[in-house]
Amino acid sequence: MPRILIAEDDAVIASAMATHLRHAGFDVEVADDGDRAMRKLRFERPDVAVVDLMLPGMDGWRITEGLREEGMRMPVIIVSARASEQDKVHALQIGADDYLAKPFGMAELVARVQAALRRSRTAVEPASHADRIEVPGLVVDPDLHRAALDGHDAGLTALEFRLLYVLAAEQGRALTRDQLQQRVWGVPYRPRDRSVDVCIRKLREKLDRRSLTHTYIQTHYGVGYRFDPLEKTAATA
Amino acid sequence: MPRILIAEDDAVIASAMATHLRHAGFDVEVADDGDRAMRKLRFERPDVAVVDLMLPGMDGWRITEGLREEGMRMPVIIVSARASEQDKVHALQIGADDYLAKPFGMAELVARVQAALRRSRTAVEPASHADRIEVPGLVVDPDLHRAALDGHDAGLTALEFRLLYVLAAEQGRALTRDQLQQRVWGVPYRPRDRSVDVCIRKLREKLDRRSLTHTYIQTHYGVGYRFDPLEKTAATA
DNA sequence: CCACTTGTTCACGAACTCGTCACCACGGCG
DNA sequence: CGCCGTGGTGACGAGTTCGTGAACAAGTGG
Repeated sequence: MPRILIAEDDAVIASAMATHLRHAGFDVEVADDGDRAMRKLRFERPDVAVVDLMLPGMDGWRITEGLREEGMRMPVIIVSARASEQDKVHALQIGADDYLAKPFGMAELVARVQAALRRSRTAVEPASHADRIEVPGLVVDPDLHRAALDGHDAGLTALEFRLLYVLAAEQGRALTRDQLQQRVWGVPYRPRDRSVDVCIRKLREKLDRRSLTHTYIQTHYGVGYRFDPLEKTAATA
Repeated sequence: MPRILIAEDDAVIASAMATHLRHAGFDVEVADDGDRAMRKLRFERPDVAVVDLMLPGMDGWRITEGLREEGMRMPVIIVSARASEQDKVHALQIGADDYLAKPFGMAELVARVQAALRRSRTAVEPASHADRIEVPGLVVDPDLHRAALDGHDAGLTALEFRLLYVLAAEQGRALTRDQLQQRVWGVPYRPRDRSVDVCIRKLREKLDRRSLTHTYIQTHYGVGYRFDPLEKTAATA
């Protein structure tokens, strides 16, 4: 069931959009200000974003730009009372995928959401998240929200699990602290913040230290962290 | 230069669209009836199709449906005098990517074409593995932030990696110290600064010295350095 | 109200990176 | 052959980044 985030502060319009989209078979969430919307976008990674331009907090322009700058590529559909060609052109140029001027029909909204989804669907198909991640000695199951080490629960907290999942989903690739903070905490990285490090340490205590055979989280000095299952050498204490 | 086919029978509108799209840097062709348009679409496979609904011969509906049935996935943007929600919804459902009701501004058309193109482009490249560099015995992967020598990690630092990547990206060409300092350190070269030399030396320790078969970094006396994989001769210690 | 869990912040030490310098080797040139 | 400028090498040290333990804050359930 594709997930959609609606960023819209007008409660009447928001609920109308939500209702129609749910009826069309989408899993819909609503955020009524820009900052909350941005947080949810970063954190939950919906399949489509429907964004009003005029929002309290971060406005629709900055949300769109921010998403693209942070490398998120989900379709963004702008809805707005502003109907000038200038606004449309600018929105499309900074990375929006579609622009609907109010008032618009709900059927059109649904059709445009479906069209946007169809496009991104054919795009991501090959690497569609196969959800469950299995490597020697470790199973990460986002469905059950559990990680099992050598067959039995590793006892991770919610935060630790998310961090592990984000890392494991990009197996082999080094992620910077900023990327991790964005995806796990949903907020930008502040210099000298050690939260990521501490959470990594907890993870290592529960995985690397407890596993007899493997070490999973590697440090890239000056870069960040990387998920990469390596066999422990005899030298390891 | 991306190619666009316009299917439009109104000569005035067609030439206006063509002019503006050409001005935006596209290679544009116009077909003034549906059958001709379909033939060109099949044969020339443009990157984007801009299609009027009302056309002599095959109409826009059937063109859109036909394209999708035949497995062609290029973006289709419908332009039409019909502005009813029903028409929009139907067009999007049968596979159109966007719908512009006449009259529309040329700037908006251009922006929507560009947006459609951007989408289909990012679709092909899942944003990774775009610029991996491979030469005999060495793989430089900017995505993973790692360089692998004969299959296993070379253990480069962040700076060393950047330097290697800049050099390797311009394979065979000699780069001056100034160019390297600019692109790796981001600051201009100061006379008698040996940073580049020292970093080069570290790279050679980790690549040339460790590889049994190749030497990668060559010196141009009085000029700078050059990335060029050469087989080691028997004479080399 | 307290015990307990979870997550953040802080401080300190260890590991590491990277620039500088001194010194040496080598190439180009008269 | 001898000079000078360029480039290679090893050592040192300042500054940064990381790992870790512990204190602190927030949330939960009894």
